Amino acid sequence: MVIAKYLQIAQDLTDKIKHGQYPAGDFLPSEPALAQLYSSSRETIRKALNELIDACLIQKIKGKGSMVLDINRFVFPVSDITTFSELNLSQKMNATTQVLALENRNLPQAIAHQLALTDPAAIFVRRLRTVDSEPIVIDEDYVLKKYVPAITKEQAQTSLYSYFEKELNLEIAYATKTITVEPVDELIAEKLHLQQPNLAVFVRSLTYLKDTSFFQYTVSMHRPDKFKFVDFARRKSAHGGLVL
Amino acid sequence: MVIAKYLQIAQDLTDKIKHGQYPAGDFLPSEPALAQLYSSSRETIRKALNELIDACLIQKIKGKGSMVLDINRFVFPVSDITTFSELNLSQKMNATTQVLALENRNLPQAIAHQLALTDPAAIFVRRLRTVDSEPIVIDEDYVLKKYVPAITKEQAQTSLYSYFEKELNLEIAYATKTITVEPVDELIAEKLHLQQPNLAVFVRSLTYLKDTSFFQYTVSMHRPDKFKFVDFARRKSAHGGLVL
DNA sequence: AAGTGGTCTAGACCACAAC
DNA sequence: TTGTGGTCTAGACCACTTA
Repeated sequence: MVIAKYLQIAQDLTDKIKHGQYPAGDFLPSEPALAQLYSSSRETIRKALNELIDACLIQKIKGKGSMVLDINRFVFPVSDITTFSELNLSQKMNATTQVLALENRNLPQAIAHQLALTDPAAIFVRRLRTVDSEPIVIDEDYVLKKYVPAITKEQAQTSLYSYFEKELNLEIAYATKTITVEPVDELIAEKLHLQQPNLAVFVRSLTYLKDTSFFQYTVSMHRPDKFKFVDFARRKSAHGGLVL
Repeated sequence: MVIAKYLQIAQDLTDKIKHGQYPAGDFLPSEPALAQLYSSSRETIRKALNELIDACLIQKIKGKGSMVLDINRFVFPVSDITTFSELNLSQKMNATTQVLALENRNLPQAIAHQLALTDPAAIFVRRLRTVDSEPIVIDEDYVLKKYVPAITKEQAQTSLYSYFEKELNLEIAYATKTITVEPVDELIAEKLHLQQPNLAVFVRSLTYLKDTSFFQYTVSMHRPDKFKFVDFARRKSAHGGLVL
């Protein structure tokens, strides 16, 4: 078994939803019906449906069924960890990447200290992203040398993540992100063609691997007039749910 | 059975993690051990652990166990649908709410049209939120009269959501949010004490009930220097995972 | 009453990690 | 080899919705 059955079922249902076989507003077949259809147990079907719930494709209603949600509402999937190249693909934008810097540089002290890192040695990459020849965002990545000894300019130009995951077999598990609005220095302002007082939207990420070790720190500086973040949130039940 | 067993187990484990019984970096007891401890099946334990994963409290590592994550990294839980009052509680901020407007007003045409609503009648509430006597954010809510016939000033001053959920028994399921940076008019700028060219961070939300019916539209305008959004994201596997 | 999703069980086999 | 989490099954009972 290369890939789990419930994931295959989830993928198949996802495809059918995307191709309009199950239109928005309709209900999927019932769980027992799906179990028979896919020759599986109902619990396996339920695991597959949980994937669709996580992907915001369906909403379950007790006693009624699983309703297909309106896919058009979800244009910009960012609650996930998404990279510029992935977005480029899914949004079919006319985008380019220019590598402004690629060098050895330690993690910023504050970050290294907060994470209690023993070895702050990292590779620093600064990239300018443009869409339709308009500068949109500057990314600054610090990647720990412990995990990634070297990065070529070609890799930086395409997708760092596909290099990390496909070639180095690093398994990225989760990340924390913060979004703030802050002033930038003139060099950045010029690269981004900022006219207004030099405010940019800062997205800072700390990325971790599956074994929970810290791996990468990223700062993205977005042009405020081009920035858009779309999120999909499910409310945890107030009584029984978990409270952080 | 008032509340599901797996949720009780999840709550118990969560409490124990918060009280340091399972410190960050340690591993929880194995799934068979937990099953015996809680007199349940292993699948039920796994459902409980999935809750902890969703709450970013643990990370599982195959062949090793469930590692407790560092809770201090997750200060501001916003990937959830969180309201100002809830945040106020959890963050222990010294906050106040001033109701600037409370009246009948239809949903903005564009929204009503996009959602194909038959009845755009709504209650409009504009509120100014301050923390430590500094204006932070102005919220504008449109609540469909179909679901909420009336709102008192007292309810607007405390928490609309607790009124909706506890008194009206409305079950809120999910919401879409967008975050952008946009200019504001002078009235808003003045209320927020904006000095710079009048830019604010706009957070727009569409909120839906459990039966997937649209319920509420909210626009929050934040002072850029006071705005901070923190997100926690898990990466979907590239090969087997679902792609939006 | 019939059909739906929500929960729970007891057992099984697998892949991965550590010894 | 042993213990861990990952997956899957077949059946059961419950609560909710609709007729």
